[in-house]
Amino acid sequence: MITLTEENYIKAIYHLGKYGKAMVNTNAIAEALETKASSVTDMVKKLSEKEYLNYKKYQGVVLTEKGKHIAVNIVRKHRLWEVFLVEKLNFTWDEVHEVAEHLEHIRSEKLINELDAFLEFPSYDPHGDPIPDKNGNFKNIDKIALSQSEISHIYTCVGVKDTSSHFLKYLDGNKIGLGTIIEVLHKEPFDNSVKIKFNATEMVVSQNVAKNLFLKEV
Amino acid sequence: MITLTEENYIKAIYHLGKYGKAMVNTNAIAEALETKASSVTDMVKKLSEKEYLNYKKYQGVVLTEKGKHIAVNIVRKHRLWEVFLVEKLNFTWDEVHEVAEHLEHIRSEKLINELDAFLEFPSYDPHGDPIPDKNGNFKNIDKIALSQSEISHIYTCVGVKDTSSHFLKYLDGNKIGLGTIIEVLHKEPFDNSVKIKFNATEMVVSQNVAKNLFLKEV
DNA sequence: ACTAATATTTAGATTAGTCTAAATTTATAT
DNA sequence: ATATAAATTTAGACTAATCTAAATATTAGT
Repeated sequence: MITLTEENYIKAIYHLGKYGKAMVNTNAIAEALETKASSVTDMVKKLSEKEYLNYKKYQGVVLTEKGKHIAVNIVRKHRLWEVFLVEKLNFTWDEVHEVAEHLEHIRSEKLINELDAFLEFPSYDPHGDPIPDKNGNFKNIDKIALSQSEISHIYTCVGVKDTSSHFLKYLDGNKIGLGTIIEVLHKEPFDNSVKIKFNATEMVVSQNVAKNLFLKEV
Repeated sequence: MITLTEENYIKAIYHLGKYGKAMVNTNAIAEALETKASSVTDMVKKLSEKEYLNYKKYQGVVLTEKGKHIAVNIVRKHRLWEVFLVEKLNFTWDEVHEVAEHLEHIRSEKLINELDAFLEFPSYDPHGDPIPDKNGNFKNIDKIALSQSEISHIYTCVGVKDTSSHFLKYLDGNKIGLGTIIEVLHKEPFDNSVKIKFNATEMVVSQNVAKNLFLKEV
């Protein structure tokens, strides 16, 4: 049987590892869960033992399929409860998260599937994040590559296609990360490069980069 | 801050001490919570320390006003969630209890008061038990057991005494539920069984059933 | 390549809740 | 009234999750 704490670790690791980078490191998990790195080390050993993730000393962790399954299920529950709270119980978008953090751990297949039906099978939560269906499948229609963006529109960076460390280091080095707000200034037809602006910085990225960076319209 | 385990102890003590007996004894609590007497002793010391109850060695415990307040609040949450599960999510009588056991511990004033409003301030849960309002007040109608009914009178089914899934499934199977209109046709003095009629069906129920089904005169 | 800085792990302690087994108190039965 | 049974408490140990401080490994800068 999985404990509540284990669920929270798995969820945090899922969110941290969602886009790109192969391994999630100890400090990141500690920060996400507001705990200490040593506690994280203890827990990931246990989770590795239970085969929810693969752990390489000093390197980090990656969720196994088993671990990912747990994580997606929690995400599904969290987001469905958020829809319920906003649509039926008059919660505002900023009030839902804390309560949903607790509701997401209630374990009942019937409860969550009936709630899903009661809400008429929503595909997105109140923050616009996709809700996985009963089988764990996301409906991800609203993310586009930077190469498909439109000039002078504003986007949030939501992920990458290429997950190689080369590409990720490039993004890191240029201070582009998840959540970075990007405005598209110009698209050069000659070489398909794109000029963007973020955090008061302007830069030109190649077609290669533009094809591998996912955005969501804000 | 009160822990989940503490809440469960307080709730169990509340239910055990509800009718009459001044003090609730250790073994009864242990049985109710499926734990050992020694664990109960440890916990009641802690709860006494925190002033949720008064504890006299070898005698037993009584909830303080502070403890009772916690208990009533949990009962309120439990019963409101039960109404939600049955009315909105198609749960049957016997399925609600287990899930409500978990939902009752979610701590959010707004959540429970909005849920109350969403359900239109119900006074009774699906088993006919009264739901305390925001201020902890119960609305108690005078219900009688089928065994105390009078021949040829007509009643509405308003609740059950025995909430075991065995009994609830028996009722479900025979299409007897909250609100079912029942006419008492005959009471057999020999074995105290009762012949009733409802929805054009006639049937004889045992004394055991008759004692555990609550009715209200229409 | 080597040192300094940073990240991670280990060792040992702590807290909440639980348990078993032994000791103690209260209740019961002749 | 006193022995025995039943209920309760104590003592000591265990597990899960956490922490601090020290040790070790990795990364980055020169």
